[in-house]
Order: sequence, then C-alpha cells, then structure tokens
Amino acid sequence: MPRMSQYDDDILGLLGQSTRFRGCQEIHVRLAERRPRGRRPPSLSTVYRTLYRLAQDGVLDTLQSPGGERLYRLCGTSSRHHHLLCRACGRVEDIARVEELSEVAERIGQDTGFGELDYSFELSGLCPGCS
Amino acid sequence: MPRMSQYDDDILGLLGQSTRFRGCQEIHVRLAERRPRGRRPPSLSTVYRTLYRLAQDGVLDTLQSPGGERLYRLCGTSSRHHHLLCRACGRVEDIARVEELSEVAERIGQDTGFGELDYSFELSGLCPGCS
DNA sequence: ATGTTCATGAAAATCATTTTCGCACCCTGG
DNA sequence: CCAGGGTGCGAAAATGATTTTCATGAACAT
Repeated sequence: MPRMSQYDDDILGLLGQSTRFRGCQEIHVRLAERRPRGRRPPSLSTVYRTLYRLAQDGVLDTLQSPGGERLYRLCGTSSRHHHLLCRACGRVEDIARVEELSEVAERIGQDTGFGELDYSFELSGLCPGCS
Repeated sequence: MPRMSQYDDDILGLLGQSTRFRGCQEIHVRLAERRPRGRRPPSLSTVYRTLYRLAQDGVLDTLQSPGGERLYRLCGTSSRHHHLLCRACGRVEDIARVEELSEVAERIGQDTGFGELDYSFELSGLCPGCS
C-alpha cells in the first residue's frame, strides 16, 4: 500500500485525455508507448497498484466491464452518477438520472429491510454513431 | 458447445433446493459430496460447460458477485427481475420494482440516442438478520 | 463391424490481478 | 559521513476463476 507514486501524474494525465474508461493493461501499454521524456515507464504491477490506490482515494471512478475487467477513469465533478457504455466503440456517456435510481434503491431498502444498501447500475447499448 | 449433459438434472436439482445463487466451484463440490447413487460426479469442466449452456438457454439466472465470480440459480417465473445480495450471508432477495428500472432505462435511451439498451442493476446490502 | 458424433475428464492454457521478494533510494539520527 | 529504517519499484511467481485442448469411450448410424 504505497502512499504515492512517481507515476501518479502520468496516469492521471493519460486518463485526463479522454472520458473513456480504460483497463490497467491498456494504460500500461499506453504509458510504455509514450515513454515520457526518457523516464522508464511503470511496470504493470505499479500501474495496478497505483490505479487501485487512486480509486480508493476517490480520484478514479471504476466500472466493471462485461468481460470482467476493471476499468478506470477520472472522477467527474458530479458526486454520483452512472455510465452508459457503447458496446461497439467503448465510448461512455454519463447518466444524469441519478436521483431516480437512488429513489428506487431507497424504496427497495424499505421494502426489504436491508440496510447499508449499495448498488451499481451498468448500462450498455449502441451509441448513435455506431447503430 | 455441448447440446445437453447427463448432469443437467443433478445441477438443476441442486439449484432447485434453494434460492441462493451459487458459484461453479461450489456446485462442483456439492455434487461431488452427494455422489448421486454411485454415479461419478461431473468434472469441474463439465460443471462450467453445463452452467454456461443453461444460462445461455435462459434456464439459469446469473449474477456477478463482488469478488468477480459468476453465480447461478434457477430462473424464477418472472421474466425479468433484479437481485439484492446480502454481503454478509449471501442470501439473495428478488426485487419487484422492475418496471421502475426499465422505465428509467428507457428514458435514458431517449435522452442519449443509444439503442439496443441492456442494463444490469446489482444491489447489495445487509439483510435484516445480519445487520 | 466401422465410422461418426459428441459429451466427458484431466490437464494445460488464459487472463486479469495480486503477492512476493530483493533492490535501490532517500531520509534521519548518531 | 555513514548506518539503519522506511518505502516505491520491477520482475517474476502465485492466485483464482474460467476456458481450451486433447484423447477417450459411449452411443448411434451405416
């Protein structure tokens, strides 16, 4: 559990270039390609460690891909939101209807007596460009 | 891609004993324990293959556990529903509010112009007994 | 019988991820 | 200045779920 990494900025910089979610492996090869000004790129282990920590710290947003891979991107400004993934091009769109979902979740909690409710709502489809 | 398996009934029978979701590994050891009337229990490969096929055929319902394991149980009678998983005891409760969610999904589709929408809504919490 | 099909088990292969381990570095106190 | 503790790092091994490969034998058709 490292507290910070010399690669934080590289990773955050890369993620900042787009709003797409990316997997560890992809981030790793991207950083290796760039080979930022002579420095060695981080090892795969380090990318995993760093992404894990940044996600824990709430800096990164994570999403479980259909294939079982964990994807990351910068947290938006909005406190809580969901994502709509284009199955064809991988583009991700933010979903505005957070309140509607949290209301549903709340009602479900009341229905069932469950506490400490946590939920994830993952949408996928074909974006206008791809369909 | 087998079309059917001599173990279908064993697996379906086991799953029919409870409404809990179970992983392949668990099903495999349960079947091995039972050792139904002298027959050899299925191999792990076969359990995986069979569960995969049954899920494809719509006979089984699947759920992605927080730990990344795929869990299965018999499909209920209702065509579409969601689940609430107790993080402590693994119990799963059915969620009735399907229409509310599909309405939200539909509105999202209209908002964004995405088509072929598919979604999953996974809830977890602590059941009344565990909290 | 001979061939073909096909589910099966065992073991190897994958794939994403985590852990281990030794090393190099940096800092701080002596 | 130097020893010692802490810490990030890379490489490789370990893990764990799942998938694939491959040889086999049973069942069925010709």
